[in-house]
Order: sequence, then C-alpha cells, then structure tokens
Amino acid sequence: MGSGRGATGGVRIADVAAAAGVAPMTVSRVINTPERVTAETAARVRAAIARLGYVPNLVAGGLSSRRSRIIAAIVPTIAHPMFTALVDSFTETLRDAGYQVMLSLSGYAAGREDELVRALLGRRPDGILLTGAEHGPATRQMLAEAAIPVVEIFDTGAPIDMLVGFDHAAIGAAVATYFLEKTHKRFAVFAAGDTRALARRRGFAERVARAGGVLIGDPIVGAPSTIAAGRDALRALLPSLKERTALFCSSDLLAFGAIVEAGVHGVDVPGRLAVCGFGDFELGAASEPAFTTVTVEAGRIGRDAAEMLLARLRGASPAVADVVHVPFRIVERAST
Amino acid sequence: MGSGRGATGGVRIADVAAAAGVAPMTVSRVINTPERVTAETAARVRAAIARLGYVPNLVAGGLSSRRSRIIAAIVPTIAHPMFTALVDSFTETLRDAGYQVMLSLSGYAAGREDELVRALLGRRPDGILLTGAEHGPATRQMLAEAAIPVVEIFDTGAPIDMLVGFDHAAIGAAVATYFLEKTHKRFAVFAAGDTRALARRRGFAERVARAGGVLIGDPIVGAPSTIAAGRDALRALLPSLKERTALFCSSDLLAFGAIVEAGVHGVDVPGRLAVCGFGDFELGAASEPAFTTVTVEAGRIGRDAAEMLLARLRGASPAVADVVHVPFRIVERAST
DNA sequence: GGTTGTTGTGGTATCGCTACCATGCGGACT
DNA sequence: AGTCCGCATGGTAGCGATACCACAACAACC
Repeated sequence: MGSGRGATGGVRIADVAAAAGVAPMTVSRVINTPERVTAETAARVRAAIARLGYVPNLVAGGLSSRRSRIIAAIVPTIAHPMFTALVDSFTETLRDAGYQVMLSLSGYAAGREDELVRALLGRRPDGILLTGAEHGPATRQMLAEAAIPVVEIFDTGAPIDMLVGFDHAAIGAAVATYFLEKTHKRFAVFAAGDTRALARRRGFAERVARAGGVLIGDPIVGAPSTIAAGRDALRALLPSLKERTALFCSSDLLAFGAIVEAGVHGVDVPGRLAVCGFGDFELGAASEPAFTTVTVEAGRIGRDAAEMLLARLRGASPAVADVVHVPFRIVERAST
Repeated sequence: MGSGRGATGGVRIADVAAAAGVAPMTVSRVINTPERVTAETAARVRAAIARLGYVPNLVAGGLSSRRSRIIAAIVPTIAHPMFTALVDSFTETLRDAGYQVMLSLSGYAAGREDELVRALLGRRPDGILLTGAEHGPATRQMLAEAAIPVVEIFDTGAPIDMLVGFDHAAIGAAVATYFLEKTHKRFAVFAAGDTRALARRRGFAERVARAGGVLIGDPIVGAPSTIAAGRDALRALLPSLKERTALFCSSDLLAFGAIVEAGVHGVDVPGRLAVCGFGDFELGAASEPAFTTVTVEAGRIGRDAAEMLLARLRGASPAVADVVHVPFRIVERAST
C-alpha cells in the first residue's frame, strides 16, 4: 500500500503527520518555516520524514501557495561560452535562494519566443529571464498578464521591467576607436546574423565611417558563429588584404578562424592583419598567438539578473536600479 | 477583476468555459484530447481561449492528472560541447512530444547528486535522465520509490533502469591500439579527474602495458578540462619528449593545449609527438593542424535517451533494448 | 487575579485542473 | 418499432499541499 502510481513513494504529508503524531499543517511548517515550530516537534517530524522517505510534492504546494519557486529562463543557446557562464551563475544564485530554473533554448530563430513563453508561463514561474530586448506583442501581452517580474539581459533599450545588459553598438564603436588610435586606415568586420552581433557590427562601421576609414569587407555569417565561418570569411577577404587592415569579429570563434586562416596563407598577424574578437573565450587567451578581444563579465550578468529577481520576489518595488549596464573592456593581446 | 495576484491574467478554465458556453471539462478536452470534441465546439472554445488570453495552469493540471509533463535531467556541465549537443537534442526531442526538460548541473563534485535528485523529484517529473552510472544509495532509493523511468547516459555498466552510453575504457584501449598499429613504443596520457575521463585513461594505460609499451607520463588535471591545463601538462612532459611519443588526451581541449604548447617549444607534431583527443569538438577539425580525435555522436545519445523515456511513458514495458551502446570512431587527422 | 499578548498547534477551505462516471442523443442493428 | 451502441458533453470528487483563522497554553502585565 501507499506505492501510488507515479507518485514518489506515495508518501503524503498526512502520512508523515500521522507517523509523527502531529497535524499536516505542522509538517508543512517544519519544512517551510521551521522557526515557527518548537525544536522537539521539528526533530520528531524530521525523523518521520527521513523514516518514510517523504519528498514534498512541490506541484501541490505550488498550486496551493501560488508560488512555484520556479524561475523561467530563455536564452538563444548554451553552446556559447558567454551564455554558459551566464546560465551557470544565474542558476547557482537562484538555487541558493531556493528557486529552480527552468531553462529553454530559443535558437536564433525569431518566431519561437511566443511559443516558449506560453509553455513556460503555464508552469506559473515566479519570475522570468529573457535574452535580448526585442520581443513580439504576443510575448509582451502574456508577460503583462502574468504579472511576474521580468528581467531582460544582454542588450540595451527600454525594458519591459528590469534589464541587465550592455550596449552592443557602443562595443563596436569602442573597438573601432581602439583601432583608429593605432593609426589603422582600412577595416573589416565579420559578424554573425543575430540582432546583437549586428548591432556591434553597425557600431563599428559607423565609427569607422565617421573617422573617414575604409571598410573593405563586412560579411554576415550564420548564427551561431563557428571557427569554420571565420576561416571562410577570411579566405574571401584575402584578395583585399594587400595593405594593413584591422578586423573586428563579432565572436572569438570567428576571430580564431580568421587567425588560423591568415596563418595558413602567410598573412602576418598583427603586422598586416590586426584582429579583435568578442567574448573573451579561453581560446583567445590560451591559443598561440593569443588574441585581443572584448570582455564582458557574463557571470556577473547572471548573478545580477538573479538578484534583481530575488529582490522583487522578496517584495521590493520597481526602482531606478532596475536597469543595470555592465561594463566591457578591451583585453589587448598579441593579435593587435 | 480577474487580475489575480501572481496568476497569469487570473483567467481560469471556468472563465473560458463560460465564455464559450460549455463545461470546463470540454475546454480541458479541447486542449488535451481535441479528437474527442466536435470541430465546431473546439473552434468556439479556441476562440474564447484566444479572446481571453487563457494560459492553462499546468501546475494544477499536473496535480490533478499526476502527470507533470516534466522530464528532469542532471548533467555535470553544459560548458562541454558534448553535453551541449546532448542536452540540445534531448530537449528538442522531448519538446516535440509535449514535455519540458528541467535541467540541473551537478558540477564535477560528487555529493551534490542526492540533493539535486531530491529537489527535482519534488516537482514530480514523469521521467529522469542522469549522467554516469555511479549513484549513491540515497539517490537509488529515491528513484526506486519515485517509480518513474530513469535513463542513465554517457557510461556503461548495470543501469538502474535504462542506459544509453559507451564504454570509456574501451575507447582508451582503442586509441592505444591505433597508436600501436602505427608502431609507437612510448606513450603518455592526459586526463581530467572525473570518473569517465579516468576510465578512458585506464583503458589506454592497460592496453599499452599489455603490449609492452612505455608510459612516460599520465598526469591527472582538474575537471572540467581546459586548454591551459593541456599546455601546462605538456610543458611538464617536455623533458621526457626526446623520443617519438604518442599522447592521448581525455578531451579535445587538452589535446589542443598540448599541440599549441608543442608548437611553442618546437616539438614536431606528428613527427615527434602524435596527439589524439576526445570529443570531436569543432576546434579539432578547424584549427591548424587539425588533430585526430575520438568521435561519439552526442546528439544521438540525447535523442535515444529521450525516445526511450517517451516509449516508457507511452506504456512500453522494460525490455532488452533498454541498454544501448552508441558507437565511437577515431577520426584521423594531421596530428597522428 | 483577571486581562492581554505571545507562541505553538490544529481544522477547514481552497488552489485550478482532470479522472471518472453519468447522461442524452442519434443511428444501426434485429 | 424497439433495443443497443457509440459519441459528445456535463457533473462531481478529488489530486496534496498551504492560507487563514481558531484556539489552547502559558507569561507578563497592572
């Protein structure tokens, strides 16, 4: 008896209560608010829990309390070291506070978000994290009705609720400025086709144009970025590489590919071709030659986003601090 | 009115039913078993759902039906391309079948699994995926009581329930055999400190010993693997690299690091040092020189694991096919 | 000593949905 | 024509927990 189908052991809170000689409510308190129960009672209940192997049913608890202790998160991919680090720190921070993260991958296809948001909201998460600041009307509508805290990351702009991100166009411009200060006159940029990579490309191109520089190539490769795409793009650019050129890549993977291909064709880096990547992957620091890149603390984004959600869940009201821009920095290495 | 606290719009199934002029049960059927409702009724209900912006509460549905449509998954990390691919295909396959994956990262620390399993089982998942085949008694006990299908991946051995994996020691042995056929006499192996990497190392070392080869070094680096660790390990090995040596690395990251460091010190690859990695990351194929590695279809593991769970959830009984060994293959490139 | 306040525990209603059984209807059979 | 069957739909009773209020026991106060 008791081994109900599907249920974990079929042990319910009432069984624990009976075994410990208390009411179910008291068992619930031992689990959720132990400070409101005397030490002896708690000990007796805990013994019963251990003896019976009771695992509280959070589904029932969530329905009753209207708090699921789930945070939903949507990121485009986890194959990208930056998102990996971000998801890691986000999850970790929330776990320590007793929340579980329900992660969904949107890929780089646009239309999928509505569907994902709907599916996730069905679980009645207590909060949600979205990547990027561009969202369709259906998504915005659903989020408004859900009335839960929302944090957008990895971008800048007017947030639905809260935001932890950075300005991609500003990064492109900063890299261009860095190159200009090194007296570069000819430029190229390789970018993946996603919104934020394109913003970095735009910021770079605009700054170059304003300074009267020449942009000899600005191919868009598919998202997500790959090393092979960087190699291909550089091969296509070879004929134009007679003179000294500065190349900005929207990802360290593209930058690495470009450097490898340059090596194969005897193009001197950084003499003839200066290369700067983006993301600060280990690859950039540990390969030879190490290459210059833009670093953004992804782990911090995850942590900040989690903490902003937690503050709201603890009752904090919307505030100015709800928009955070994390800093970026150019890490100079042998490739520039 | 209606905008209940925390609830999505506060719209309940009864509201939709009233708006469509049917009973709540009929709305439920339109959502879950549309084939049992006439087309006209369904259309009317769907219109009401759209008009009210109704998002079904899966928490309540899960409690009532005792099916959460959640699959729990525990992997050590998502920073590793193999796990990334695996999680991707696993999630995708389950999503198409109407399930959501609840992902947890165990890191490479041992003790954490019990705690994670307990937290996940609280959500009453319909099935669970675990990485590795070694689990503590508490975990095994909880899983047994949960009475849900369990699939273990990435390892071999006697499974709790189902398994999709491969034999790590056999891979190490296969790489050793491959080197022996190329008349190598001196060997080295770099391995991360996790169970499965150590199994590959053991398989390699045993095969080498049986053939009378000399193992000149077998350092264990921390898990997860990094490029830097590969460089460091190779630097430590340099004094012993006067003669022709064959090196097996438990990860492509280590292999890449070793090759980079060999290049820096003028050690000819593959002339003096032959290198084989593991995992078939893009890095190995797209860097220069491209290097030999062992490939295992991670995506297939995820898909197979998902499909085995789905089969059980559709009512299939335990069967012989519940243990699947996926093949591996040595991909020969310029480094050997 | 009676009132008030505090603390620990218990009882009841309810969260939003689906399982289960009941019902009514029309068509196919004998 | 009467019976039976199948199908679409509806009513009721729970799923297992927690919110809310009630209450008993005891301490502290005037």
